Amino acid sequence: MSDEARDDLLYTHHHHPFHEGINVNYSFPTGTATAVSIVDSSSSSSSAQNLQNFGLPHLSFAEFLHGSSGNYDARSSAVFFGDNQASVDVKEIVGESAHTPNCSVSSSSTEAEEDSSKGEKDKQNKGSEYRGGEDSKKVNKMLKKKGEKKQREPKFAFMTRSEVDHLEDGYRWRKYGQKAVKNSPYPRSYYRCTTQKCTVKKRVERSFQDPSTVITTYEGQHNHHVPVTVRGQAAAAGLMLPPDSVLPIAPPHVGLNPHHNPFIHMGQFAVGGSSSTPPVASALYDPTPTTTTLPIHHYHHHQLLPDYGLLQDVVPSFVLRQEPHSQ
DNA sequence: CGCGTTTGACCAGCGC
DNA sequence: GCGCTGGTCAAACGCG
Repeated sequence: MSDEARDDLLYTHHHHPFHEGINVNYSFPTGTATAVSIVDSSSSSSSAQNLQNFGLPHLSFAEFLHGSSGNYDARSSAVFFGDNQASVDVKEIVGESAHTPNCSVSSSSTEAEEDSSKGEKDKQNKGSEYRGGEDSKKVNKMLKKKGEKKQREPKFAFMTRSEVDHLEDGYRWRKYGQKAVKNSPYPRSYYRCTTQKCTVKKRVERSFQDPSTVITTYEGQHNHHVPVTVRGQAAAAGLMLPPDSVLPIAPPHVGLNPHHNPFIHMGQFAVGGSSSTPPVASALYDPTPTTTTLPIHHYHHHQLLPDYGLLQDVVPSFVLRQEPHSQ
């Protein structure tokens, strides 16, 4: 599906992804988080189990994020952000690079792959440019053609209620583009991880249906630790955390793996402006009080954010079915 | 000076 | 083939 067609889907249909995924709602002091995990069907059973684990009442929100319940796969990790209102929708996309599903892939999934593969071409050809690499020029960009379809990077999208567009996640990002989005008054911003040889990208845009909501889509996996010692926001964010929280806590891999994110590890979520703007202390989410969890089947439509537009852009067809209501 | 942002231009893919 | 749209590039610029 073309981007346009995708947008048409986004904005004209009322497809509700929550009908197809497993939903987990979390209530915590400042709001509610709704997570939707969309996983490869070939591993659906284990992932379902993992999500079930997340639904256990004894798990804190941070633990939910941490995915510390044993067999939870790194690909199924989620990063949450929040502000004082802390309402987060999460949709996770597992790409074929991590797992090649046997099941049929919907058009939306296929197109998401094409989109990212297009980006991959640039990654390979141009990735070194802005980081001071050789002088590969525009011509080079043209060399890669359609035949070289690259594996799709894992995509991961979530929605956050926030006044700030660009949410701090501990990594350093360089903005490389901004585009007006069809049917939306709000532009979409494109960021790349500034770490050398890290190809992770993310897109950030504000929901036009709910301007208080920011939609963030990550693509790819970090191949490095959270740059906690670099100047800028990471270092500044580190100042807000207890000393031990800024230590790298896991090997580099997954860009969105909360294991690797000190903010998440601490259950804190920094919401900042641009990458050059230190996060605001008041925007931190304090997880310590009465973080509670709800059963996995228990979700409230009124808590859901109205716009799943961008999310659909990365929706694969291989999804888990929602747990049946038991009450 | 290094790094990040801005922004117009360019390209690919798609539908018509 | 043309137009539209999303995604990316890269020069110019800003900031600390």
